[in-house]
Amino acid sequence: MSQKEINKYQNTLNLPDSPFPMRAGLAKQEPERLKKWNEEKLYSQIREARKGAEKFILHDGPPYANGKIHNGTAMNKILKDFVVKFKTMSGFDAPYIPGWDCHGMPIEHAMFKELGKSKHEVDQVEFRKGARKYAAKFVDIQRNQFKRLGVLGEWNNPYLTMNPNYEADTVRVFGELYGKGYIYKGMKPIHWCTSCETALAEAEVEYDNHTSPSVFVKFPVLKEQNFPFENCKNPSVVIWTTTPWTLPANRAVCLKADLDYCAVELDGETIILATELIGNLFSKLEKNIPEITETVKGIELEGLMLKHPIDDNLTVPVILGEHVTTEAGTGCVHTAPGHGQEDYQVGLKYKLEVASPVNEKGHFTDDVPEYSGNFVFKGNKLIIENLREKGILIFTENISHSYPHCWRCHKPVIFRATEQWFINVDAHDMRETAINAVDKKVNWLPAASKQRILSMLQLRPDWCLSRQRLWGVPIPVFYCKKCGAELLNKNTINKLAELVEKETSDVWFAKSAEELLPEGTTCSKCNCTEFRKETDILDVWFDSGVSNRAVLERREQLHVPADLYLEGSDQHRGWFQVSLLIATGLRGEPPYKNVVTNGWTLAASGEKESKSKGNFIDPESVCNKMGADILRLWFGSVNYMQDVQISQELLKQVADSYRRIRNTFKFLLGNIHDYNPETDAVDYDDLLALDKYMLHSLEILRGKVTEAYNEFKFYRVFHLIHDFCTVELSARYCDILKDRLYVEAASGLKRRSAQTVLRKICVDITKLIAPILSFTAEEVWQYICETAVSEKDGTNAETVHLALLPTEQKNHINEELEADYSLLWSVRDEVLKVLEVKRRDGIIGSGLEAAVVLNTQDEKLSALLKKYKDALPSLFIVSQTTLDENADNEKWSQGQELKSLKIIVKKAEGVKCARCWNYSENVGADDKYSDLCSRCTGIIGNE
RNA sequence: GGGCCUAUAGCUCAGUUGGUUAGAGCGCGCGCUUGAUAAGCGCGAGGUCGAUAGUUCAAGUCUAUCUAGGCCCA
Repeated sequence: MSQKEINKYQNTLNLPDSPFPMRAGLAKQEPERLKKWNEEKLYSQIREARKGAEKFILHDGPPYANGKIHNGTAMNKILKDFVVKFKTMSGFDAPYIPGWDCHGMPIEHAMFKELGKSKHEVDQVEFRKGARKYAAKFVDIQRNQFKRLGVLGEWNNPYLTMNPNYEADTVRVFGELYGKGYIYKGMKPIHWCTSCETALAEAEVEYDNHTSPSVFVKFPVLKEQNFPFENCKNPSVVIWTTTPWTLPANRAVCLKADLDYCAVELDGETIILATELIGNLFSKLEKNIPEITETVKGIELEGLMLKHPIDDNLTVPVILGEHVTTEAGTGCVHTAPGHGQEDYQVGLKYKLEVASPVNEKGHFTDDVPEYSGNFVFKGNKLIIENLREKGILIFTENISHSYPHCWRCHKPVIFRATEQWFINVDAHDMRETAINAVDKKVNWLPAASKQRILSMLQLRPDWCLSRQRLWGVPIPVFYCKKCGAELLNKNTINKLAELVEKETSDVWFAKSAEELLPEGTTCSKCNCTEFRKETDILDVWFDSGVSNRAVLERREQLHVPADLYLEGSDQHRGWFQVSLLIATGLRGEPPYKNVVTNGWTLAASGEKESKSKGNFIDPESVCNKMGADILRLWFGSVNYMQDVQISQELLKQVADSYRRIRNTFKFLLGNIHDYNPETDAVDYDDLLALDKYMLHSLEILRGKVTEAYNEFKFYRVFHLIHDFCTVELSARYCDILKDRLYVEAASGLKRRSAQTVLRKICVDITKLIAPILSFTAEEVWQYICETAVSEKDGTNAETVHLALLPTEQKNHINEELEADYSLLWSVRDEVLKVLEVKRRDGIIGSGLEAAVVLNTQDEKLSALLKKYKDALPSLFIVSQTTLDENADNEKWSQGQELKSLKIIVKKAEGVKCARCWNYSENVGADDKYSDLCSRCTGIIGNE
């Protein structure tokens, strides 16, 4: 037979027909779709359509406006978009206002690099203008990148922390918290370059080798105290330091609670140090290690008072700290809160004085008269001499070690305490209120998040707000030029905030104090009328922490608390916490009801992505090569609450899954092209059993998918829908349905029954996947609407993103069908296995060449097979099925799982029908159609 | 060094209060189909559940330690 003859009945079949392309061409299609959405003002349309509906507010945490987006930022934005789109399609009014963090160091650095200048060589007002432009440029770049990902939001009116209104609110919040007594000025050590006379940020410090004097010093124990060691002679605690110049500022000696300390004899006196480190000291002294008779834990020495090594009028306590190690020294740490980070931290706990008798040039001040005017590194020598004279120096040598240096002048830097602004996290029970809210009023996902932020809140010190930088919101405090009194009140804040709203916070630096202050302002202490401005700016975390005021409270369409914050896990210390503290200070309530965190994107090795290792995936190039939907599907397929891995191979795999979903849509669309739900729908009661079962199955899917979305578990959504497409649809329903769809009369009940269900499946799955595959779902939606639009299934919505998700349909739940088909699928699996055996043996090729004989002694199974007797050939996609109750002489195959089932597969009886390809003994029964079976004759004859 | 998290087939995920031979899909191998065709169907091979020790009649599931990796601190 020629090819033509084989296909001579092809045009009597109802083959699938759809212009929906098999190949997506996403990289090309998506930008066109975006253009259309933009022209149609899709986001505004959604706002309009949901007006008056219940709100769902996801408040965007602002990414930093520097550089292009990476996978972390892309993932976070995409996850937020999943939520917003799901909530929107669930009927909520879910506005999404994206934000950007615009002030701060990284932009300053980039600017200095561009300008080739340093902090002291630029004019601040000019510099800030440049920084503002720089930030705006990257806001633009990132905005376009986010839009390209398919993220919908109010892109033409985002919130920027450098917007004049936002900056004015930042100033106002500072004023409000100051007025409520949360803000104070205190001392804190920071890196300080004595040559440049400036504070240095951590990023401005370089580590290099430096030679320092290493000294072991005795701190004599004061007499008449509870002392755990017996038989001591002039006992003293021994400390080790490489910065003798900080000894004048010593305010304690820090031990570790669970470390062993002992008292040993040295030159007729008793010294106390960590047992583990005795060898360290005695080897330097070139002495034998003495016998140890007594050992106590550090905790037993807590509170012991010691004599100060420099100032004879001072006594200092023994305290306990976790930072004490046995890597070097004596296990007894000289603690000068004004000259070290850890010293400062532990000092806060013990309320130690933050002494820092060193001026900006690094010279001792008059607070230490004996060294006054001397540079600290020169002071080292004088102090060592002094210690020797006092007889408390045990040992000294020079050592070379890694030491911080200024990045600009490359000179060694020091830690120096300076005046800084703080939020007192314990004022008005801020900490307790926040902790209580975290525990009782906020849902955390994953659950461990709660413990993580709680332990941070419990331990965190006061929040240092001030930075000695150029690009940020000024700390809006004035000082009386005469008496130095602070000036900040409602009037000064109001006037300043108004000016900032008009001219941005640059106004602080451009105008004089007199111009910024209300007319006639006088110092309340001394009546002076001249003031100077604070020069420090605010920590950028204060900026973003203010967003619950500057955005949530200010924008009419939003509200506080937000329903959801969704950020990376690093934000426990960052935005989650600063927002909480500020909101607690402002309102006594947390700014969010739910907090979800995402992990980090890593390379496939499980390690960090890095450009140098070449395992870096750029989201932009993924969009350009594979399409944003592939990236979206990837982030929708992994458990983002943990760290996730991304690579080209992994993306390739998700692209395979995408193709399966896409082809399923193509099949569905192709088979409903001639179906109109308004006129062709079959009533539920008249549907075929299999079709009813599929509605049941779809309803189960809908329930699970909705639940997964509500729990923010998008990877479950993906698996549910993908598996439904693969197993329920492609492998079973669609395959089985082909005979009915292609062969049966186009508008007959059997075909319309199938189409009624296929249409619903197509529409519902398109909606369910739309929050994730936003572009593809929209593409499918348009093709659905081309075949038919119906209010009944919501396809009258112009775009899928305006449609509502399918609602619960309890009447589709059918437990009887569920039970029947669950068993029927098992029977089918057994039959397919035997078919495969016959195929290997060359007995059959296509399944339609086979006839299946079934036998079972199991009553339940037997009843089921009889009940579905007529449907069995179509379920197995074979030509004939017979139930044989006593065919003992045949060679039965036993079911592997269904042991009670026996199966025989043999060559089908009769001849292959040229139209439907089923084998039948009645082919040619009608003289008019010698090559057709009676079913096909009947169908063709009626047309 | 500290706080928190993660670890089930090559990959992405399931594995109820500890209870038969650890599941699914993808990918892979082999075959079928050529009326979803740069598609579709079937069968099959893949796992000492990160390691070790323990609790228990019974551990992927509970406990401890370790290893690898991550976030935040120091």
